[in-house]
Amino acid sequence: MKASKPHLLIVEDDEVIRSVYTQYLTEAGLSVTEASTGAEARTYLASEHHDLVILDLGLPNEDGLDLIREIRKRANTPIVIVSGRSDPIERVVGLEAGADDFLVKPFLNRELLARVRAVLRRRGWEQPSGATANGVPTSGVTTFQGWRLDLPARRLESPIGDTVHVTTAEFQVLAELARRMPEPVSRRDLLALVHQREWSPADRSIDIHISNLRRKIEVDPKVPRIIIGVRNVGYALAP
Amino acid sequence: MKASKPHLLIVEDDEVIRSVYTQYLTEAGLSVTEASTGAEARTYLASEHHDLVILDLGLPNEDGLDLIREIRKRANTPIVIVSGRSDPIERVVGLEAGADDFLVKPFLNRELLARVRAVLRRRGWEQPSGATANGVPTSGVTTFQGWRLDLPARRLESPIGDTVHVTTAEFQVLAELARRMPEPVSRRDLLALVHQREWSPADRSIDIHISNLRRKIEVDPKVPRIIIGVRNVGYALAP
DNA sequence: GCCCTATGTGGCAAAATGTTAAATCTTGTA
DNA sequence: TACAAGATTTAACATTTTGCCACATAGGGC
Repeated sequence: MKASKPHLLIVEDDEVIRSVYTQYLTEAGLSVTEASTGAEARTYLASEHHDLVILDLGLPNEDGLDLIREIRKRANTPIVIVSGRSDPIERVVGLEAGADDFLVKPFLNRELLARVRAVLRRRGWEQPSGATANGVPTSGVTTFQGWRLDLPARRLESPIGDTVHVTTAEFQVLAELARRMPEPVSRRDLLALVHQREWSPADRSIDIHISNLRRKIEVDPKVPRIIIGVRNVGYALAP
Repeated sequence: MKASKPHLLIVEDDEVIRSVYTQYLTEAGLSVTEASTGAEARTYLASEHHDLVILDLGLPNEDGLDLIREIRKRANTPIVIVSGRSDPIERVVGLEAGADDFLVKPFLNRELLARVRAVLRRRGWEQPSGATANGVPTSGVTTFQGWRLDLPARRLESPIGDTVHVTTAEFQVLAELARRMPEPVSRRDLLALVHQREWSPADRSIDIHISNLRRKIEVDPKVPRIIIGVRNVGYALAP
């Protein structure tokens, strides 16, 4: 199963509110980065990956909608807006700008968590516990180009039904690429997944795993069509 | 981008409200099936595919949460709940049961539509506007002078059908020229696309890419007929 | 025609990526 | 503990892509 936690970016200028969110969500098993201004948020957005962004629309000296568009321009990161104003039109505008959900303050921490989880669920994150009592692991299997990646069973199945053996590291790399498909994933993120270690520009181990994976799943490893290298960024799974 | 319309199932016992939803969403370009009871909903769920279900929690003789779990058991169809009660706990329970969003009546039709679209967007349905992922427009195939530029596949095809290999930077330059055809595009704009770096008048890298592109696609690179240089402005693609 | 600027292009050098092979580490087992 | 098999990392080298310099050519104003 997935080893690491979903990583959130919280953009909220009020320090008290921000720390309340952070504490509650951290206790719920999520990892959090905090930003208090639009500028700070941009710095984090440029330097690390986030599985979801919680954004306060009422930042001082900042148009929250612009920030949404910037996030969408870079990647398809899910966004949950929180706002102090209860104007329905503002909600429509926020959602149409690309947000995934919109909460009006005040709200229960539980509702924030429930809505964040609902969005993450759609992005391939397992429900932490209990709630998926209906036992159908539809969210545990991803497919790409006819291949089936069975997360719970840790199995990779080819388009013709054969089970292809992959090592642990290879599987984790592939699973992360699949989860974020079609966005590219940085070598740094991929390495952090397979081994708790810092990444240096000279570290080629991810490239080796990619190379080995390609030999196993690409029709012609010389012309990769499934695992695409993105220069200066990392690797992506073609949709 | 998918071709046909998203198909919705609306489960709502109040006939007036139901027809209001149906009319509004149909006019917005969605196709709709209506169900007034849980039993009717089950029939439709068993016999046709839905891209999203709008479910009223307050059905008579029916526990809406059970219906949610049944839907989740069959498939991973997105669910948007609407409810007359404004109890926050009910929202949390609904979302944790597997719903993707939760609206409390009364609400604007526009907000329902915006939330439905936000969920569909996550499921891969394109918004009307030309969203971009990775800086390259995700929609469509452009053609110029017999050449085919396949944006999603990142492929360039010659008039006789051969695939011509182009590098990432070359492809992005060509894609932008194609998008703005036949208007000329400045070097500054083009450079901003391939690499977020400032442009100085001495920067010739765009010229190099143009030169390399011409060698690949022009009949006679000495007399360019496809990529036209516009003095003091930039480059344009001939229509 | 002359001069200044803009553009076209060949030729490296630097940086990033793909790949092979050897070294190192892990894990299961006797 | 020692061994063997497999997994992972390191090292080294090949290849691709990109940036930049230098020089040639062309345009336009005087």
